[in-house]
Amino acid sequence: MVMEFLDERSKQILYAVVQSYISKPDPVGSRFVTKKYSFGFSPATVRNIMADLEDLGFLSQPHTSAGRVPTDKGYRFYVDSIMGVREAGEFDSENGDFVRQFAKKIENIRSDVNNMFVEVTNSLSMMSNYIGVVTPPRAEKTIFNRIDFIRYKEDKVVAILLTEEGVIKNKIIGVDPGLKQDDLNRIADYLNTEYSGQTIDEIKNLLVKKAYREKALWDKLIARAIKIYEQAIAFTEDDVYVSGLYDVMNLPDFSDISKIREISKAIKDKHIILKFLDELSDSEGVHVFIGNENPVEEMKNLSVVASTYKEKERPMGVIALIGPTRMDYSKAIYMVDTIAKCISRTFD
Amino acid sequence: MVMEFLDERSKQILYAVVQSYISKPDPVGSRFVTKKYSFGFSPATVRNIMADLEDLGFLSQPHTSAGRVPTDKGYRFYVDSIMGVREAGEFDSENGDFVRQFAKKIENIRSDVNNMFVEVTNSLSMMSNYIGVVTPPRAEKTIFNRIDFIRYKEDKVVAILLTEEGVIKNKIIGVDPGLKQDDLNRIADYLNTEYSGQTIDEIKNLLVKKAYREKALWDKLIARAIKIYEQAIAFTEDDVYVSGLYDVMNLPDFSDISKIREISKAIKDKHIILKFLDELSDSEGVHVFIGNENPVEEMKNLSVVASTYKEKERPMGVIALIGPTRMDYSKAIYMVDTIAKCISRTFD
DNA sequence: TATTAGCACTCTCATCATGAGAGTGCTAAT
DNA sequence: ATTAGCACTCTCATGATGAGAGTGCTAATA
Repeated sequence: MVMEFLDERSKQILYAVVQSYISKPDPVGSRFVTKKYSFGFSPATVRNIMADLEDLGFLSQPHTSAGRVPTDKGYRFYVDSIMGVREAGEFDSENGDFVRQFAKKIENIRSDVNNMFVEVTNSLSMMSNYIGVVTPPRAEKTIFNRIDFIRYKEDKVVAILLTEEGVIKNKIIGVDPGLKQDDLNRIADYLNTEYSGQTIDEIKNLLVKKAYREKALWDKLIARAIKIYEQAIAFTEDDVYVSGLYDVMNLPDFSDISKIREISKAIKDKHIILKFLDELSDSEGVHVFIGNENPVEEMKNLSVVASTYKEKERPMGVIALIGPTRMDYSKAIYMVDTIAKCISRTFD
Repeated sequence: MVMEFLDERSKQILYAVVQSYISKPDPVGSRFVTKKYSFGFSPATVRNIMADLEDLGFLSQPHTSAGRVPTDKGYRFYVDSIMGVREAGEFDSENGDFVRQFAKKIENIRSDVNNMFVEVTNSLSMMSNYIGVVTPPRAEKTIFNRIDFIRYKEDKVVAILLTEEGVIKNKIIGVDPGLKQDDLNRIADYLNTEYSGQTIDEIKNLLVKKAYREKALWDKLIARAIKIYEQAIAFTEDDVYVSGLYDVMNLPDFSDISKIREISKAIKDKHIILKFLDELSDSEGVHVFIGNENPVEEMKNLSVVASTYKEKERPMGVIALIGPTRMDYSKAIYMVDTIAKCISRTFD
């Protein structure tokens, strides 16, 4: 962000190297740059500039007589200060009418939110050739629509929680066998009429507060409601949708077995990804983590481009792409951003 | 099954080769066999026998001066006629009190069936180092416990289907906006009182039959019930639980990148696996598919060991292990079999 | 003074030859 | 019927060689 101190020429060269390396992961040499991008310089001049860029830490050499390769810092500068984000028109001409197609697709499966996320994740990875990740709306942040309890066997009840977004959660909870279906209905009615429209988390707080404030009114109903509600919303799951490991294996970056192991390990424990992405879900806009900038140890050799999608201005979840540091950032940012907005729109 | 014509010595040698190759994927030579397993033969004799086994198609040589490697046919004979299935005691001493541990584990999460399948799949792959696969009970075969409809937005209804096994399915379906909650309740009541205890599929047939037979009685309620029920049970999902790709990558068999691609491709399209395993779910016992015996093209280089689990004698779903043809069949069969029985037991 | 041509130098990579090692198949002896 | 002996084959690790690509430095140039 700060390092605006590169002169125009250096930027051009850095741009050329990054672009070239992104499109093909071979170290790029001075001669190649002069030929492919016809700036007015000779290879010798480019060599000098490259040497400077290397001193600054933007480029590095795999070995003495190889071309240059961007470093994480180089990508960072490229992303911040050189690269233009792709425009819709430009992108669509490469990819067909991408945005419209996509919008249509999710419109069709809008009604089944789960399924929608699966589809989005698949589309993401297929269109980008990177790994697509989508986190569904965090339960706590979604808006309560209604809850229902259905008796199931003697001492068990199925709690069905509906959110305004159309996410359906269900869970079998154990209850006092004395609790009749009538009681359950009363508890459900109580919750549904009093609290519809609040977020799941708010309701929890309100319930607890109410219990304290109105100790006098404290009756069995509310006590039971709190207890059962807390059980019902304690969804254990850390569900994240991840897709595209197979596609990513076809990238030359992962032609090495150890690289594949690495990336598999990174996405194996979904709760690690979830935790990482969850922290983003409070902030807006597109986030880019390049290689070692990445907070997750397992991803120090990968890059992540992520954006939050929202419902009525409140961030709900995250959609992201994971790929090699040699990522087409421009495209990735465009895709993640566009799709996030697309999803936000369907939620409104 | 048929080829019982090998003499004892040949069997011993084949056994030795397979065992040795399973424990370490190096072609096994005549000298090695005589040293490791002290039968009374000299290497030369073993060589002769091996040559015979090769003529019969049980062994093959990677190249002239290498040792022998079992063929698919060799494994098949080994599995059918030579190998003993591991005994509980024997296995447990290697793996701690495996069965008991496992039984305990699934008992704990019994109430949440989905979660249980996730856990089972993970345990399978972790304990075996192969890929664990579990198919949940096929919706059509499960026993209907009850269905409920909850109004959601103007023209949408959430159908909640409970099965006797504790599987909960939900789906948002579109309905005639004129349908009141009262109507929905009546439909639900009708289905719940009339059809509880039948399988999902049977109910569908019964409903249709009823509609035909009692044309006179044909009323709006039944018509609606059929329509809405059919929508509700049309669960699109092909959900299969798969786990262990990462673990399997540490096997020497998959040290080659193309092998990994292959296996990834095989398990990428879950509906392929599902379709394949589904066909097994009508039959009982443990099934073993070795390499090219495999009906799925993508798995011609892999082996599959599968068994069905049952509820009250009716096969419900399949649990399986996918690994290299050089699989520890004895262990795999034992594991799959035991776990399937374990699950069957908890369902009763 | 900034750029560039020229050139020696470095490093990789593919190719080839070499030889040790492992294992075989065959023949002749037991 | 089995086995010892031996020539033979194939792989694999090692090292040498040379082409190719790209650099850094120096001296010439605009």
